[in-house]
This record gives sequence, C-alpha cells and structure tokens, in this order.
Amino acid sequence: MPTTESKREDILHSALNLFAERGFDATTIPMIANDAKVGAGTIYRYFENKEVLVNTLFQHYVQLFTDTLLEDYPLDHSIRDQFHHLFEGMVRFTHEHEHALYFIKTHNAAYFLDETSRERFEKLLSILRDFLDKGKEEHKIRELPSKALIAIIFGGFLELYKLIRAGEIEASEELLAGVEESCWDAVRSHE
Amino acid sequence: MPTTESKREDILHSALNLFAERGFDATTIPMIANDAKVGAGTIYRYFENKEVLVNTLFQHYVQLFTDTLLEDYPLDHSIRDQFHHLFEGMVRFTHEHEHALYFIKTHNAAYFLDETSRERFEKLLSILRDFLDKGKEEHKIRELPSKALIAIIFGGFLELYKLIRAGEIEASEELLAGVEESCWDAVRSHE
Amino acid sequence: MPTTESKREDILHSALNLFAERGFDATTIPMIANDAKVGAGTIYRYFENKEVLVNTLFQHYVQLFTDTLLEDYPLDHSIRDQFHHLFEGMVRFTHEHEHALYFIKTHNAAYFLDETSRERFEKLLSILRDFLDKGKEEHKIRELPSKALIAIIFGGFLELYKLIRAGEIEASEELLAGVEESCWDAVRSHE
Amino acid sequence: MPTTESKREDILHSALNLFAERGFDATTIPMIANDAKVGAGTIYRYFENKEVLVNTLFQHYVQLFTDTLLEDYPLDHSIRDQFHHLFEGMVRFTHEHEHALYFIKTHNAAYFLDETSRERFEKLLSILRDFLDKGKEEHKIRELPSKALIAIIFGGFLELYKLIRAGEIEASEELLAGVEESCWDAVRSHE
DNA sequence: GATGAATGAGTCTTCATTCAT
DNA sequence: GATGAATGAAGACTCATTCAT
Repeated sequence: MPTTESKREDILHSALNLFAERGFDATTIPMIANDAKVGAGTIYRYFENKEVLVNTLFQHYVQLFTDTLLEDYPLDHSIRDQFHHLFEGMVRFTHEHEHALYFIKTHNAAYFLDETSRERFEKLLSILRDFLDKGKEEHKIRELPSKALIAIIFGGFLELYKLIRAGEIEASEELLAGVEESCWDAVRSHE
Repeated sequence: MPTTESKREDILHSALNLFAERGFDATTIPMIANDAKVGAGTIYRYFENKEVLVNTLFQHYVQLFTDTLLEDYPLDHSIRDQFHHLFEGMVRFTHEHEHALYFIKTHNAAYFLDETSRERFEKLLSILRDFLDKGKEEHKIRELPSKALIAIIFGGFLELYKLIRAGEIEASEELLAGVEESCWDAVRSHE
Repeated sequence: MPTTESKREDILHSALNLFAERGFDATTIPMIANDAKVGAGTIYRYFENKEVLVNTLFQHYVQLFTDTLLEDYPLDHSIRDQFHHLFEGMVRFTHEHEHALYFIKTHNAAYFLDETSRERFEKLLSILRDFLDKGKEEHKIRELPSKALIAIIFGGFLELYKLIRAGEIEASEELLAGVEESCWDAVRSHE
Repeated sequence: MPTTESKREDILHSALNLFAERGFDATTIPMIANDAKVGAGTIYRYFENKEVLVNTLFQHYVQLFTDTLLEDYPLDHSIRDQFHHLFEGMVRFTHEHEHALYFIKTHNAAYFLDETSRERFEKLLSILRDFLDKGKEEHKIRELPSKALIAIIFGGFLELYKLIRAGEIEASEELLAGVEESCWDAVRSHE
C-alpha cells in the first residue's frame, strides 16, 4: 500500500524522466500522470501548476547534487584530490539519480525557472567556481572563465553517460577514470 | 525595401534566434512572425509547417558549419594543426552566425528532426570523429569515446561564447587561444 | 441531470442536425459544441477529430436504417408488399430520426468518408438493389438502373418530409400513401 | 489570345465544376483560380467575393435552365407532350452544361444564397409547379405536393446522369426514354 | 488589367487546469 | 484524498481577400 508521500515521489520521478527525455515544453501533464500511474488531477494536489512542479524538481535535484558535492569535502587536501572528490560525486549522483544531472543541464537557463531555482543553481555553480578560483590563485588551474571550464567537465561527463545509458559503451572504472583525467587536463594549469 | 527573398531570410533568422533562446517547443509561430515582422500566414508560404521550418534551419546551418570545417582542411599538417583548424572554424562560424551552433547543439537529438537532418548531423559528427580516430591511431588523442570528447570541446566553447554575448567577459585572442589549449589538453594523449 | 453518456449523445445529435442543415464543411466544431451545450474540447474526448465524428454519425444511422429496413422483412410476400415494407421503414425511420436520412443522402459521396462508411452504405444500397433486381427478374420492376430508381424513391420521400417539417403541409396517412403509390408507379413495370 | 470576357467565363466554368464536385464550402478560391488558369486576384476583378461568385453562377444557370424549359413551350399540346418538352429540356440542358443541374440541385437550399438567387429558383420551380397544378386540375397529375413530384423527377434523372458520367452505364435513347416514362408514371394520375 | 505574395481572421485541435463525484 | 471528465484559452494552420508591382 503506497503511502501518500509515495505518490508525490512517483510524480516527481516520472516528471524527471520525461523532462529529461523530451524537455519541459514537450511533456504534458497527462503524460506525467500516466507514467506515474496517478490521475491528472492528483498532480495538482501536490503542485500548484506545471511550473511549480518543474521548479520543485529542479530545486530538489540541484540541492541534492549540491549536498552530494559538499559531503565530506576534502578541504585540506590537494586541488587534485578535491577535483577527484567533485568528479566522484558527479558519478555517484548520476548513478543514484539517472536523469537528474542531464535534466539540470538542459533546463538551467529555461524561461520558466523562478528566482529560487536560479539562486540554487547559482549556489551550485559557486561551489565549483570557488574550487576553480582557489585553484587559479594557486596556479594549479588555468586562467579561464569558470563557466567554460565547468561546461567542459559536465559536457564530457554527461555525453559519456548518454552513451552508457544507450548501451553503446560499457561503464568501466577505467573509462570513468579516463574521462576524469581528460577533464582534469582541460582544467589544470600546464605551466 | 526588403526583396522577396529577404522575407524568407527574416523568418529563418528570427526562428534561429527564438529556437536557440527558448527551444523549438516553447517558440510559437506568432512569436516568429512577430519577430520577423511578417504575418503568421506568410511563414506558411515559405515552409510547409513548423517542423519543416526547423528542419530546414537545422540542415542549413549544419551544412554551413560542415563546409566551414572542411574548407582548406590541412590534411597533411600535424594533428595539432588540424585541431587548430577545426577550433578556428568553430570560432569563425559562431562569429558569423551567432546562435547557430547553440541551436544545433540543443536540438540535434530532438524528436522532430527528419531523416535528412539526422544524416547531415551524422556527417558533421563523422568529420570530427574521423579526426579523433586518426589521432587515436597515432596515439596523439586519448582513448576515450569520440562523442564525449566532442562534447567537451563544444561544451567549453559554447559556454565561453554565452559569456561573451552576455557581455560578462570580453572576447580576446588570448581567451580563445586559452580555451583552445584547454580543449586540446582534454583531448590529446598525455602518454 | 445528464448522465455521462448523454453528453456523447448530445454531441451526435447536434452534429446530425447541423450537418444535415449546413453540410459538413460549413459546420464548425464550435457550432456543434454550442448547440450541444458542451465545451469545444469535450467533443475531442469522444471523437478523435471532426472526420471521425462525421463517420461515426454516418455509420450509426446507415446501420440503424439498414436494420429498420431488414426488420421483419416479408421475404415470402409479393413484390408490392415488400415495397410497402421498405417505404414504411423509411417513414418510421425518419419519424424517429428526423434529419438522419437527409444527412445520409447529402453526404454519402463525400470525400471524407472512410472505408467502413462506404461499405456500410454499399450494404444499404445492396438491400434496395437486391429488391429491385429480383423485381426486374420477375418483370415486376422496370429495366432501369437501380441507382436511378432509388434516387426517385428517396428524392420524392425526402422532399415530402422537408415540406412536412417546414410546416408547409400536414403529414397525413393519405399523403404518405400517395407518395408511396407514386414511387411505386415510378418503379414498377407497366408492361 | 483569350478576350477579357473569356476569363470571366473560364472562372465561372471552373467554379461550376468544382462546386458541383466538392460543394461550395470545400472549394477554395485558389482551386478555382488554378483550374481556370488565372491568378487568384483576378477572380476578384470579376466577382466581389466568393458568395457573389456562387450566386452569380447559381442565378446564371437557373436562368439558363428556365429559358431552356420555356423555349418553344407547347402550351396548347397535351399534358404528356408538355411533360416530354420539360424532360427533353432537362436532357438537352445537362448535355450542354454538364454539371449545372447537379450544382443547382445540391446548392438550392444553401445558407449563402441571396434574395435574387432564391427568387430565380422559385421562378424555376413555379414553372414546374404551374405545369403540375394545371395537370392536377385536369386530373391528369396526382394530387401530391409539387415539390415532392419535382424531386422525384430530378432525383431520378440526375442519378442517371451521374452513372453515365461515371461511365457505369451508356447514355442511350431508350434509357432516357425509360427514365422519362418512369418519371411520368410517378407523376401522372392513374385514376 | 492581371498577378500572386502577403495578411490575419477564423478553423481545428491540444492541453493545463478545475471540480463534481 | 483521488480521480478523470469537462473546459476554454492558446497554438498550428488555412484561406478569403487585398494590394503593390
């Protein structure tokens, strides 16, 4: 017997998958209801409207990802170790929430995001930016715009994950390590 | 005084901007008509329907970008020189067609693309893939999935351009050179 | 208080009247919705689109009319008795479904009818044709194309009914008997 | 080199065919222009709008048909001879203007006909009605509503002509004579 | 006079949202 | 609380009509 809260979870879960696969605008409420096996009206018991739903979803996963990155953050370790921590967080997070990072990446500049969503996303970015900025100070990280460096990291990683999900390649330890190394080389200073 | 053909161009231009900014599904025909300063019905004189419009646009710019990359391709030069040629093509293309590459990147897996669009895009990818594969054979390029490497390059570059367009940073020669170096380091073998 | 099913009935009823009065192409969905006192969108809960609606309507009434004609068909009676049965069925059917026969007559060759509609209509025609053909074999019916004879019968009858509906004449037993006699004289052999 | 007037004729001719085949509402101005090999705008040089066009057409052919029926009308001959004259007029008119009578029959009750069109049509009907009424006085024609009798005559005749046009049967003298006889039997008194 | 490109009002149709059950 | 039938605003698209060439 599903608890009340499980319905809310089901809706969020279905919305995440559909938004990631088709995008917000091409996903209808009936689609989500159908996928979540609830009535369309039920969605409105939990979320005021479609925009509130997508913002809730966005904020939830941005928060979760932020928490993942910050958990046990090795502040006193080397830059490289910190990078590994962040990269490893990305891997773990994607493992646990398959479409979440892709959803965040494809929707973070959308017209329907509210103030809170933008703030939370900015906070997430600031973690990565802080890491990069500190690295730049120490001349361990290139003197390039942080957003561009972040895009390199996420772009490479998520494209890799798409291939894994599509079954085109196998997710091995070496592969992930290879991409991490590639991203690190893109980011680190080569002085 | 606009010539007849300019009307078609206006529509394509407005559609490119709006599709890039909001995405295909969130862009309405009246929006495009309004932006292009034509009647909504006029769009249907030039394009059978919205999907034909987006496919025409997609194919046009993929082709143009492909041609840009292939023009004066330095086949007999070093891998690094070839990489520079490709990166430089990307820079030049984006300079001439502001939103085109971003539009291509955000719509290349969309459900509404037809066979021709997919083929043209595949051909574009194959150019990059061929370059990377040859580089891998020569152990100059990392042994990583080409798609992931391509994503790193485009991701970094486009994010940089967004910042430039937004006026957050200035487009200097060194900056572009820096990003190119970063992308190259992400891609090249470090054996 | 209308039951759920009554809504579908209301739509079909309004559509029948409007299609009969104005024709399919001159009847808009809002007109039907308005007449049926439902929202325009509601029509699409019951019928995939306008063409499905008109085909459903057509098939329904052709079937109903076919059933009416075949009910208690006096196979072993005289040709004249059989004719009376058919004519009487036409009278009764029109009495129960005011615009149905006129709708069928004005739409049976329409471009939007689907395979099933055409088949059902053919089956209806074949009943009348079989009757006429058997009569021709027995030399009780004229040697004329069945379709022309059928047109005479329906034409005379429906025009009569229009006058009755318009209140221009009164529907008396003698009148109907007179038209039946006229149709019979048009159809029967006078050898 | 076509004269100016021939363009007007071409338009009317194309409109007649298309209205007869598809009906007024399913026929577009571009269709007519295309069929008449003129520009769409040209139609508006000759006819104020689509409704004026259809009314002009309707009035023209109703008048022409009326004239055909009245020409050399054998007022002093027998009822049967007069009937033959009318029937023969119908045959000749249809021979000369293939779709005209069918167009009149399918559009005579349409919502877009103006006062003049209705009057002209009424005048046409009155010719037939007068004939029938006089016949009723002389007890040579049945005591039935004239409109119903007229419908029988036109219905049978036009259905026959559809078969001929469709190539399903051949237009022989006997056939036409047979239909005339059938119609006459439907109409005449059998006292 | 003739044309057909351009327009926008009016269709059909979808879908976010409401609400009676 | 849950549902899904019902709604109507809004979007894609058509076509009668205009008008610059």
